[in-house]
Amino acid sequence: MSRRERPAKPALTRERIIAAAVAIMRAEGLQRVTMRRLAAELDTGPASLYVYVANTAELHAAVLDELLGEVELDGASGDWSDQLVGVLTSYVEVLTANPQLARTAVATRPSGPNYLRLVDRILGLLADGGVARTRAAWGVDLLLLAATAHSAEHAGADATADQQWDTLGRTLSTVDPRRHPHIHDLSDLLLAGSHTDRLTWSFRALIEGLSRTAVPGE
Amino acid sequence: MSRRERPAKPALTRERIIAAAVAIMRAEGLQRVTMRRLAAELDTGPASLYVYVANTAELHAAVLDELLGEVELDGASGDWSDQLVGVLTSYVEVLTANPQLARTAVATRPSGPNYLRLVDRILGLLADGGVARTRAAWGVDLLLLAATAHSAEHAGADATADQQWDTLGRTLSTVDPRRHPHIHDLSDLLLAGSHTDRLTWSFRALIEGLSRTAVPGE
DNA sequence: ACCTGAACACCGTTCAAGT
DNA sequence: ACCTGAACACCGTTCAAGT
Repeated sequence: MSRRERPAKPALTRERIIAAAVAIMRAEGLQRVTMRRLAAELDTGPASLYVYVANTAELHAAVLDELLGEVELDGASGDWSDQLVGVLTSYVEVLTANPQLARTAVATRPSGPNYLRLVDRILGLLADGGVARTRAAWGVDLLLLAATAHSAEHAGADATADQQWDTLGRTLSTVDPRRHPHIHDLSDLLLAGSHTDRLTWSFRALIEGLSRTAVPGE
Repeated sequence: MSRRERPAKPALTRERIIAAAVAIMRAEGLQRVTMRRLAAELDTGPASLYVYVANTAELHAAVLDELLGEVELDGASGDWSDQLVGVLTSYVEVLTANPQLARTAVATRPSGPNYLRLVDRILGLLADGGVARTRAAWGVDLLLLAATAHSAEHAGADATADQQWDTLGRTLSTVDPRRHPHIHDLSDLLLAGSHTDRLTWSFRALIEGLSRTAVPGE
């Protein structure tokens, strides 16, 4: 009787754990993806999770890779550099949709399947553009680093982020011209422009720079 | 009598709180700089700190700005771009000495006095190099973003970081050539080179790119 | 205004014991 | 091998009450 009315809990698997983690992240944010919260969701105790997941950092890394599956690798048209900007922009969009995730992306060095897929695509586009192999190899790191950091900074139209931006804006525009002459001089430009424009510009500048800059011993 | 033998506790001030926080960070790492640990150090209860500090994030931001005072702004010789690389390298050195601090630097948007001093110096060097005002204004953000992210990634000769690097190395060199042809093709180059060489190359590429890339509406 | 004790609502991780 | 309960050693933040 109880066999039908309360069916056996499905077995714990790494897959099920990570799926539950992703669900919690989407519903409540990464800060709620804790061992204890997750265990409660899976109707077990936190200790049980340690059979499948080494620690919280590894769990978050797995969630991150899962999300990276959403990055659009072939969405943009145009030449190789337009397409590259498109891929990077998609990456940033995926990350900024989940502020805290972007922050763990900076701390963690991902190596999951979706991350590899992304790296391979970027390398392919750099090859299309005729970027020297050595420059491309180092450049992919720099591009992803910058994209990730951008996401982490703009992470969130959340309240704290906006507030910090405002604070910085006020600080910059009222800066002592004697102590900080250059900031004073450029105060109107420092925070100018939309997110999107600045992001695109950053990517263009990075691509330009990494194409032209020789790697030592090249 | 007891007035001399057990002197009154010095009054709580923001300055004293932050000094204690820096001391704990140097001795035990930022992860120990918690409200409770700090309160214990100052011989009071955690609630008392909230008179001077809004929350843990603000506390960590204050610690960060304090550390930025150690960045060497005039250490390097050479032309403006060599000096700029020098400033950025010094910034990275300060941050990587305290792994977790670099990670909070990505999350937080600093606006303390030492941060302003750093921004002003970088803007000055870009002006020396004749970089267009608009490009310099956006470029300083990009440079600091990349430098911070680099620090956060290489944050630590700590065990986890090294392990992640090794994992990534193994993953990259054994990648399926059919699924990830470009990674396979470049696997020997992707992780090649020393930290320092890669960091310097990144800064050179960034400087090159931001000097040459027009800001929209420029 | 500043400081405090106490409480609320949580954490990660380990480990001996069970199945 | 997998799962669990219970424990250890912590967290941030709030709030009523005191000085």
